[in-house]
Amino acid sequence: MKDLYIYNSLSSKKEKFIPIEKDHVGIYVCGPTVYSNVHLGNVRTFMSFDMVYRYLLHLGYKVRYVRNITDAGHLENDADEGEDRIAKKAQIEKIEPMEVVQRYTVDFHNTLNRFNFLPPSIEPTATGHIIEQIEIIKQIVDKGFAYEVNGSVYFDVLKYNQDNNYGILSGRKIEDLIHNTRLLDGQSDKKNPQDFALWKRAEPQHIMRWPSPWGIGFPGWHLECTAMSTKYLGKKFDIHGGGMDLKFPHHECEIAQSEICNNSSPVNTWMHSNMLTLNGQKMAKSTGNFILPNDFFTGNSKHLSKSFSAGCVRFFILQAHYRSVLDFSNEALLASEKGYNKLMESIRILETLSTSSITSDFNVESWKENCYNAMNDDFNSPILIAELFRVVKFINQVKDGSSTVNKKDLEIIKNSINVFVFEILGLQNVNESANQYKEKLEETLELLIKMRSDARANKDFKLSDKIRIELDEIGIQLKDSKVGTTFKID
RNA sequence: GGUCUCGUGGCCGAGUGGCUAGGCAGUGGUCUGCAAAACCAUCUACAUCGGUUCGAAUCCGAUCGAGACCUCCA
Repeated sequence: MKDLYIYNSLSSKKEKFIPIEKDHVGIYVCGPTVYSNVHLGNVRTFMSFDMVYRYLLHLGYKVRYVRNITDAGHLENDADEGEDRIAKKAQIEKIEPMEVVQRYTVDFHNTLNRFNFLPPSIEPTATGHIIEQIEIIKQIVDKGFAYEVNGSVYFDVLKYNQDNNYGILSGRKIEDLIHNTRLLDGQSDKKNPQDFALWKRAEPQHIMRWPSPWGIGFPGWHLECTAMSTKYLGKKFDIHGGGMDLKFPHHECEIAQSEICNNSSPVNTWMHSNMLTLNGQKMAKSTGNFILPNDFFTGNSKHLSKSFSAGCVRFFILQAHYRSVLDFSNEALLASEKGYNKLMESIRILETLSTSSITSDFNVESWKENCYNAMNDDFNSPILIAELFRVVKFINQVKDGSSTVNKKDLEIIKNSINVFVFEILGLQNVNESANQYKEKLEETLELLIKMRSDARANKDFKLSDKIRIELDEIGIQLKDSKVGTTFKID
């Protein structure tokens, strides 16, 4: 088995992956803010890390995968103009903040289930870790890297930068940040615009609020990930993932908080999944440029010509490398769907293949190695899929009789398909195919009913009886009535 | 404006200093009662202009174009 190499955003290069604890991997991924339905762009990020998680498990690691739920809301604007996003939504809809959180958390889980995600080991919530967050703020204040103003606490970025590198992850220079920070509306309590909030004073109308040593307020948005990752994975853990758009400032701030609190950089390998674009622009709720997972299942969207299965969408996403921008279009999805169906069809054929040949026209071992090489090279799923299509071709050749495979190789192919297609890419979706078959069965029966009624109209009772009797024999009853024929499956 | 990334054939999308990515679409063939599928063969390519090199689409520079971040964001 070759080594796994992962692209580390911190060093900007692929590095050999060596876990801190032998055979164990700790991975933290920034989860969703549950103030609205997740869109396909969100799904892409989590899917990238679902694949990473699956592959690490396949390699035999004991993985603790922590993916949080941000339910405390983030600041919408900077400084005092900020408003908690969850709280805002709640006011609009006249319901409790936690009701919003609950609704969209359920939606999030339902969506990921539909796409055949593995659940993380721990899914902590920000509101469940207020105490831990307050403790971290205390430590940072005690060490002199945070200051309190009017019931809010800010991290002193300039002081931190004297002995540390604020910008180590994002490649930013503090001078550039100082010169290029935009002028903000309203008053700010911050000493410097680059400083970020650890704790915010809650205005009277602010619904989500907790007591703290600095008064009633709520935690700053970078803090929760530091609190939860430290609690469940330790001061230093293996992999931290998230969307590219979280690199700065969110992840940069996490590093700063941990450096002060724990005297060490929190993460060995930073992984960032790239954006999904629609019409060449990043998918985002705020701009209205997005497509919801449910739109695919119904097909009701101006962006779609028809409905698509979850498996097909998953396949479409994994056909691009997680670090590349992927542009969504109906045309691209249609192309993926055909490829996906071709792959699945050949897997069905594979199950029916029997062999008595002693030779194989396909180097199965080297193919399998290529598959592993692809995954070991920074989870290169597009290359893996390309390799899968090589074996698809071979399977079809064997079926046609133009190639042969021996028993041993056939078994290896079956096992490997199981591993790579279902286990690692996670393309299997049992419920989906069951539903699909149910639909097809209904449509087929409608067709038979139509043929029978045509036969009866033509007085071809021999044919119409044959259809009714033979369907009855396989457990499907036809029931004629004045309004038409229905069926019942026993 | 600053920082960074990217620009591949009709579409999507890998990879790379010299050797077929792959999928979809197209073309020719095999097969076929018809159709489809499948198989075989095949056409489209590396933004532009310079430079380095025996050789670059791959490295360097400039130009043009696109995007991300700098404010909540996956």
